[in-house]
Amino acid sequence: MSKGLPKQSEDFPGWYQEVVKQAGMAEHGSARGSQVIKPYGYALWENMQRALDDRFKATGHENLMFPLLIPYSVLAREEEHLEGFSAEVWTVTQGGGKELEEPLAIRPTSEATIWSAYSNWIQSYRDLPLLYNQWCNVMRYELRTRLFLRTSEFLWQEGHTAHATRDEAWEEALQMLEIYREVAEDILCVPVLAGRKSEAQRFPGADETFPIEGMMRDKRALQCGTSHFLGQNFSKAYDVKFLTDQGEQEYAWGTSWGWSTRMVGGTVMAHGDDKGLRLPPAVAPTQAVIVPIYKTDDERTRVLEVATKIKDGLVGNGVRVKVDDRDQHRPGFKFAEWELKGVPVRMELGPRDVEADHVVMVDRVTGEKRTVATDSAIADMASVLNAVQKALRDDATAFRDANTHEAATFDEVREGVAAEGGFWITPWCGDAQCEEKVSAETSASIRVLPLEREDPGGPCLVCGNPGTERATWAKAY
RNA sequence: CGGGACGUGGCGCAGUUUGGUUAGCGCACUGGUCUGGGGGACCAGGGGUCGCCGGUUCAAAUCCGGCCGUCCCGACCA
Repeated sequence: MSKGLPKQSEDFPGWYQEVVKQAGMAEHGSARGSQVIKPYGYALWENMQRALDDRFKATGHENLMFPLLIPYSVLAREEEHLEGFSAEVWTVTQGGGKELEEPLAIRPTSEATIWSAYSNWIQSYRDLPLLYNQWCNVMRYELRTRLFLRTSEFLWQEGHTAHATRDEAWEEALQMLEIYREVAEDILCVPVLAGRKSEAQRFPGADETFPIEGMMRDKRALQCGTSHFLGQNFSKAYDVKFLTDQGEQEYAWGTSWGWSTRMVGGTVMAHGDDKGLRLPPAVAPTQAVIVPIYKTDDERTRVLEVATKIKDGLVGNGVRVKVDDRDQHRPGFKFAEWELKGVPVRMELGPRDVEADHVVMVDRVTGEKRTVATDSAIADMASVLNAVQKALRDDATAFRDANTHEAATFDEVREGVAAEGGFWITPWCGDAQCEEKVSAETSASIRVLPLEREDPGGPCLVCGNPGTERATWAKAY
């Protein structure tokens, strides 16, 4: 653990890299672009994973596992899909030291293998819907990598569903988008815009892509999760037909949806400050830490005894809590370290506190320090954690709102994006050429369009033709 | 993949321009004493062959070539 972080305002990328490293979340693997997720980062991932998985199960989905390797010819069957991914695909050409007859692609995503299996699994409308999900690793060849945000290999969840009707598939895609929104906002405290992608930004092979987009503390956007309505594109490419109750052959309707370890980085960047991480209590690996303070051995014994009692009480209430009884560090050092690691609540317990039967409680989000009776420190911890959760969400929401602007003209967006960053909402005609022009000149892209088209209230910012969309532009990760 | 910077104990760096004895420093680490309510002090220790490969030379961390990797900006992307 080294001392000090670059200031966010002076060097945000440097701050991010350092905080991820110093907090013990991840580091680079020995192959280019790979990453080692360390226990503290992995614990955060497990907690968000659980929040998602519980919701998937509650909505009737089952987990399964498909192979990492996909025969190249299988991947190539959906043209648009292959075209979209070809630059990112890793291919295995040898096995056992010999050239393979057919190269194997390492999955960049699994639509291809899964739909080729679905063609065997689906015969009748009675076989539908298929509501499956897998937690797995995928690989994409990447030229520029950053821990969590973009690495060659990453962990994610990919849901793949097949339905008998268009409407049902459409509803499924939106339902999963809503689950992502809920986990992002309620669990991770990251306010997001949920909506549609423009055609240019759509997933290769999808008819419609629905993202949730959050704002990071450098005012850039991060796509936090995506749900796709696949129409019949994959069922046609992989020949997934079923017999309807009318006795007719029809192609199945599909969705797919994913959320990745990228969101660990998103949580870091959406909430962190110059002291380090600020983790949402709902997913923080450690929700509360007790720092004992003592001079003599006798004091140490007495303080640790009470600290352990408080810990046991909290554990009994389901709180993830630690007593930091390391003797090689002094309290001040521990305070700074737990702040760096973003633990939501810290309790300081010294001889004077033990004497008075109270603890000093410090909130990582507001920095507020107060003295609390030992009993209520245990009994009220759940509501304290809820309050921290809310404070973090309110803070992130206020930040996002303060950096979201309406604009009418190209000039406003160009200057706004360059000078201030953040989200810029404008009327847009829906034409890809106008979109491309803005992106080329500002390096901002359309992050999201409203789910239901809204009156943009003016002409397109580029061509001046009637606006048909309210587009939100931003620089993105 | 294009432009820029860089690679020296676990981490951060100096030394490289003007090759030359046992490669230094801070932090971290180990043992000890004093300490302990916001990143402690002192004493004594252990650890590197200078990203990798090759070349030039009496001699290479230092010069030359190739490769690998990292960071920043850009294009592409979860």
